[in-house]
Amino acid sequence: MRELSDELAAKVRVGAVVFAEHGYDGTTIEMFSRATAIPTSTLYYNFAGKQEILAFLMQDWLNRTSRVVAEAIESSESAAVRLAGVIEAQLTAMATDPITCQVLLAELGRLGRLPHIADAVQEAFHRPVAKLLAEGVADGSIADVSIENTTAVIYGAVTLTGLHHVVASNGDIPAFDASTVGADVARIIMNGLSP
Amino acid sequence: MRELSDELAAKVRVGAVVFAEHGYDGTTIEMFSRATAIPTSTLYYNFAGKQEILAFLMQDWLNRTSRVVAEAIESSESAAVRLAGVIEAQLTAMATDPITCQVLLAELGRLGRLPHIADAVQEAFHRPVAKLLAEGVADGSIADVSIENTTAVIYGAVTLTGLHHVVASNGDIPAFDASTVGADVARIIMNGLSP
Amino acid sequence: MRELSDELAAKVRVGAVVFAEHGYDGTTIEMFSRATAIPTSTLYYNFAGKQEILAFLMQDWLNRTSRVVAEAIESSESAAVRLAGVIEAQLTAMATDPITCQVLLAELGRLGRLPHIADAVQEAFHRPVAKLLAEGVADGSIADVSIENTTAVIYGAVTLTGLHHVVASNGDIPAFDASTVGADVARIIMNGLSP
Amino acid sequence: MRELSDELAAKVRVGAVVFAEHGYDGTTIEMFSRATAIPTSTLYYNFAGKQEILAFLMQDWLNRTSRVVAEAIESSESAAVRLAGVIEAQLTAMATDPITCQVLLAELGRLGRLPHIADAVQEAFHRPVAKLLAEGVADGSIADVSIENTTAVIYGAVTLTGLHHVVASNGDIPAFDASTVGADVARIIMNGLSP
DNA sequence: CATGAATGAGCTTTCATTCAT
DNA sequence: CATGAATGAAAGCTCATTCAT
Repeated sequence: MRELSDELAAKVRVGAVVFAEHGYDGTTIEMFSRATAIPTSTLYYNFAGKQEILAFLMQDWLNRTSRVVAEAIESSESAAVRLAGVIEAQLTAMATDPITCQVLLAELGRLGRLPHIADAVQEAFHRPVAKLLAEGVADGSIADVSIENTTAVIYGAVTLTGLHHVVASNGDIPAFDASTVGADVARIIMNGLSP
Repeated sequence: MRELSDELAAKVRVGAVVFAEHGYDGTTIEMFSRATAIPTSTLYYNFAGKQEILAFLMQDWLNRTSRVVAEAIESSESAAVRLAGVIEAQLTAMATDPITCQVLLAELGRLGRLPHIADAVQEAFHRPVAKLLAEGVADGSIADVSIENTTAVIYGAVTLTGLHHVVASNGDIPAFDASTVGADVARIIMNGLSP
Repeated sequence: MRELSDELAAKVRVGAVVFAEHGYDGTTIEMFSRATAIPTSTLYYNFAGKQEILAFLMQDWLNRTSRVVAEAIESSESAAVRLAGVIEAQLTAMATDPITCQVLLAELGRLGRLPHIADAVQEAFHRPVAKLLAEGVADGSIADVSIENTTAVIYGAVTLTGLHHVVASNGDIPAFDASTVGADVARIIMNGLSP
Repeated sequence: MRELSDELAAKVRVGAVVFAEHGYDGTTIEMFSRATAIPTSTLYYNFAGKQEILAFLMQDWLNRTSRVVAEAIESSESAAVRLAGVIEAQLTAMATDPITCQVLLAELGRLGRLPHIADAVQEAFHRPVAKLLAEGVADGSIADVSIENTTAVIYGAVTLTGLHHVVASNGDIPAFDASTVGADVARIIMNGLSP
């Protein structure tokens, strides 16, 4: 993959919506070409293939998300408080770029097979949470739980709640109010449903 | 779609693994035909198209799941206790037929567009939970929360934790111990992570 | 081809309209089966194949037409007068069963390769005219012309004029008034367009 | 349909013979591809489908025919004389490109449903004749006849006589002597068969 | 550097026909 | 006899990708 000019990168990003609407396999290069006004051959001049276009779009978003999440993790608060921050940061990233995150979740199976994407997902979603859980157990702000299951629970809770709101939104950006939803999710995760 | 003979239905069910391994679009009818030993033309005689084969497989599993979940919901326990039962029932269904549930989650985007499948998903996953949440608020066993977000949180927590274990398992059946995992998930959902 | 029961023959004749609407290749056995309420396997029990069904329909009509034309030829009038009668008889056959004649003309290429159909067409259209032309030259009622070209001219004039009216008619039976049209055609053929 | 390069157009024209030999439905794209040495995908890159290939071939011939016929109509002779010229021009077009005209007549049913082809047929065959008939009635060189039936009669006489000779010829080009046949047809049309 | 034109490899789907019951 | 169920053999069409200009 060549280094993209800013202009081209911007045009390519417009194409995410095509993947969102038709799915990866349902999207033809020709469709993508029409939607972005980039000739197919120019796409192939800049990307190694269709999959790499998708990967670029996802990497792009995951990197941004990782950065925001990393910030949220770096305060001096208790791990529990920072976990709530991470959850909100992840939801904010989803609300801000709903199309890309929708594609990401729809194509997780395929993308998970690309090591650098799988890694970026870990970096943005799993590792920060796992790290905080360990720290929380240490600083006493979080109960002693199975890190494996808890990470999965939080990942599922955050992403599917986010996705639910993304799908419900009608193309608005941000797709939903991340602080409200984030607070709800964090409250359930931290306090549970018991009265 | 024609009424399938039991023999044919059994053969078709074998094909789920092909969808699991290659994804819907990556699966060719020819592949499916080879894996099930059903000639492609016989498949087309019985199903309206490739999509309908997938739909049959999913419907089949969702109906079974719904039934089990419906049982779990019908005790005289408090809503909170029954919610834990529902979670475990859903995870049991996943552990018991890991292949189908993997396909279902991978193709949710596509399947969600088929009304009868979308409905079956609602019936197996969302409605029972939403019902219990409402009852729990009424009987005082569950805190007063946003039904919408909470349903999404539980759906995400259950399915992605289940999926995590399904993917990790190596084709074993059951793919994981649903009662242990279910207990973990239910504990987090009910009590949260606070110590 | 088995001897058809009258009931079956009647049902089969109903199917001509399917060939008329979709053409031979565009008509599937399944379509024909639905239109006639004869199961496909019963069709194959009675006919050697799709082509034979078409052939039956055409033969059926051509035989009827031949008989009528043969009658028209057998008077004691001059050849010229009898030629006009033949033309009208042919047009009457077309007007009376417009659907079948439409199919016949549309599929002439294919049907011409079946010897018994080619022969039946000769019998109904070409031979009577050629015979009258020869007799007309002999009895002095017709000018001395090239039999080959004249037969072709009359065949074309009659069938395409008939077809024109058949297509224009909207399923009425008779599709057009054969005596008026026949008189017009015969007048041109006999007297030409010179004033 | 894309604008064809001259080279490609020439190659495509070679394929007409395949349609002539097997009929439209009997011709597979694969066959056509082999006969023309154009890969099927290149055919689909340039044409929207099989039907459009046929349409191109026919349009091509009809336009040439129209031009020649239009010339024949534009003299200062009487309408009757010009009518004979039109008939000969049409037969010349048939004799010169017997393959295409054979396909055209064999597939008239199908082609008649494509408006631009139906129109081109009108332009090459019907309208010039109808125009001359009207003028002939006006200038006194033609008897007062039904334009509708007479047009159909002439159309049938010309095309089926031409087709008769085309089929009889064995691939010679020209397929027959248009001036002799044309004279015969025109004589019958103008003077009739009365002695 | 960018692109219009071209294509190899395949895929879903169709359908005439068969045959056990 | 009549037929529901099954299938072998193909066909039309698509699409990611390449490359000469």
